Amino acid sequence: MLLTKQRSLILNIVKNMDGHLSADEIYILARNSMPGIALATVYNNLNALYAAGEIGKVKIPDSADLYDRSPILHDHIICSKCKGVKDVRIPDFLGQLKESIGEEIDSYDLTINYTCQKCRKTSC
Amino acid sequence: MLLTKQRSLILNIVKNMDGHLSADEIYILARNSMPGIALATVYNNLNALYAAGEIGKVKIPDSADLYDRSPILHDHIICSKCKGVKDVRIPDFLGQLKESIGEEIDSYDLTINYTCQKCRKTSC
DNA sequence: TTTTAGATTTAGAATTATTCTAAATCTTAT
DNA sequence: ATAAGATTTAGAATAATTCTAAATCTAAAA
Repeated sequence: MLLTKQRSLILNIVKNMDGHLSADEIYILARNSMPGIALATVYNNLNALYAAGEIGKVKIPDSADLYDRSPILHDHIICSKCKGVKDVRIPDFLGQLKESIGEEIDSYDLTINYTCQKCRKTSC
Repeated sequence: MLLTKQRSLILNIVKNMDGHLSADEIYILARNSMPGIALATVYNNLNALYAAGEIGKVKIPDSADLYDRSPILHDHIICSKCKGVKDVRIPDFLGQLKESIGEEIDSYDLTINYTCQKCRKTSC
């Protein structure tokens, strides 16, 4: 995998962002440093970096995928009102799944819907 | 909620299908009995029946939603090769989630990726 | 240093699932 | 019979992502 200037810019953005951003949001940030960059390049590189295990990716039902600075397996809770995403770690979740299903599991996609503290109080 | 002939046809198809079908597949079946039915009507009714708790819906990442004859909460494993979906029941999964996260959870979306027995043998 | 093969980038078109729109039609209760 | 509201229809619109093909870049070989 070549480390082009587009790719290293995108890696840099993802590694330094806090929270979780979509390809489109990363594209907007990338254009600040490199105005001519194409959206397709952002997608290409996010895919390549994810495939190479450099970054994480979160599938949000009915919404754009989000990218995560950490490639380490963990889970996500998303607020149904404000759509804010938080990382959560469920101890040995994969082990629990395998045990209760009795099949060898490759991977899983999980998003947990809740209402965050702020939204519960202020009704956003 | 009115029970129109379109709606009862669609309910009937879903309740009698085995396995899981997409809106488009249900549309094709519906046209056998009612050739003029619109795809939008199939979507409208699947949404209405799901909202009314009559049927289930499964979100498949990067693919069309599937509908499920049962509205009762359960989980799904999907074969990465043949894309076949099977129901699984993980005992008190919601309880486990709540406990390990320490938040009140509204709902969750989970799909588990595996390779089914057939595909493991025959490489499909 | 030139060549070359392969990887990457770009712009824009294409794809796919689903929702939206607005007009027509149907239902149910009056 | 009528009116209000729900549903249906066809087709346009939307949104996220991938695809295409040509141009450009990179790294390594000659």
